Amino acid sequence: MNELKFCYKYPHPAVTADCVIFGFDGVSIKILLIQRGIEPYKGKWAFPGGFMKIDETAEECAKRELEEETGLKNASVEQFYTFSDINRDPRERVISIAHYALVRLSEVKGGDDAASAKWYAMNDIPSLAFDHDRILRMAMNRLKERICFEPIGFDLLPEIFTMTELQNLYEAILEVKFDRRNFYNKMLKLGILTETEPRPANAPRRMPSKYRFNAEKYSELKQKGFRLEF
Amino acid sequence: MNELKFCYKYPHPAVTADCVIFGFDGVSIKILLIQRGIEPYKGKWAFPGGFMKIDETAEECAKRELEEETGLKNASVEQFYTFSDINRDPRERVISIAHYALVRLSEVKGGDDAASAKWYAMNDIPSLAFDHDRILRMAMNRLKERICFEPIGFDLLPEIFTMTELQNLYEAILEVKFDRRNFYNKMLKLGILTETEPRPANAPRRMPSKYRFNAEKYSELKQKGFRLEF
DNA sequence: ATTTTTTGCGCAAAAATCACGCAAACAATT
DNA sequence: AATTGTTTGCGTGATTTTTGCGCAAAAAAT
Repeated sequence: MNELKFCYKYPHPAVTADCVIFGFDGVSIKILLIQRGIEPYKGKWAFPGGFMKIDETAEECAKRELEEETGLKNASVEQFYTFSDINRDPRERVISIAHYALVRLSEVKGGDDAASAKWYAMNDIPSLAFDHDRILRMAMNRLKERICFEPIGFDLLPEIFTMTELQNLYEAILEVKFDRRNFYNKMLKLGILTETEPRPANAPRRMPSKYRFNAEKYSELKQKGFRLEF
Repeated sequence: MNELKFCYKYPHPAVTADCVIFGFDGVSIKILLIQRGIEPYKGKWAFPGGFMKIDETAEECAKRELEEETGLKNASVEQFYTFSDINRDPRERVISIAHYALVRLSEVKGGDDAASAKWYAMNDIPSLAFDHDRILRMAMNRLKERICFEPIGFDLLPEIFTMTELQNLYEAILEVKFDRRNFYNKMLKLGILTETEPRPANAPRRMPSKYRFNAEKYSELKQKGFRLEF
């Protein structure tokens, strides 16, 4: 047992892929964490992730581990940084290729595989294993940068949403406040939203218009060389 | 000899750090390449870089290899992507943590260690080893993104430069043309440039004003939460 | 000697941004 | 039932920013 049968002329680090999964409940940004069942850091919370197999890419590894540990399938993960500090892991030298993904809370069915997977609000994150607090800070910064220039926010909302929900999301991520009317106009002027229905003329005013993200329009506009610049 | 003395329970990939080094000669963006002296890809051009030691971080490795192979010291390298395709390297599974840096051409003394290091203009890049053409494309994209929001361009120019030189740099990187007067005004209005001398009133007009990047002003402004948005 | 290029200064039209007002519909409270 | 506060859509005027171009002097090129 415990044979050491993979041998090299020079020392090799182990490589893991970890996933910072963002969600949004209408009020605050949430993070999907799993509780570690084994040492080291047993009982502590950490990002889904694990060791990369020798015949998979980092992205494939991230997706596989994510599904194994949380039941979340087909998330569109994106690499954002590789952490290579010497003593990240007490067991051996481990470098971690960190990814992030934005998912709809509704798509993550609790239970099943993910007995110990749990959503935490950004302002209520427990103590994390390894250097995962540093990874989280970096992921959050990347999210803030990214959402200003790519319409990734829509991945966090239901398919159909109101302008106020969209504004709440932007305000939660960027930690700022926008004027409601200006946000409304700015968003519509971008031309990447479609009103779900022309809204009946006699509808009560209080019932807000609903929109969906128009991916075709966006890729059109992008090709013509326009930038979001939020 | 050739003992395989580092053994693990599971297979481990090898890890390298590679460096895409950008320069600017006043007209076009240049890349520093080295010619490979050994197989695989012997004779082909590649980025400086090499295998990570077990007691150094990726960034340390990138800097060390850069100095060893090109003589370039103390470059401020920044990681931008980790390449993990299965068959990147015919020898064994190798993942590469790619970095980039911006340096002044004048700071790279040819010769010495770097017998086979050479600058190539962006539009005249030879066939590259491994997947380095893909790495180059990605680095260039990252540079384009980055220079719009961080004043990194100044690392490519001499300490003291004219507005026209700065404009040429931006145009070379972003592959666009700016109106000279608008560029001039926009840059000055940012408040991150210092005129080297108040410019004598009777100076000939044709002699352009010279500027330097004011790092203090920039970090001041940045703290107050302003963005470049070029 | 003539033409072309480069630099600095600056303005006016067009566009974008910003800070609000207002009324109707609804919910919660008294 | 009346009052109060909230949410939604529509709009508007003031300010700021962007953009496109003119001009003259000095230097370089022809």
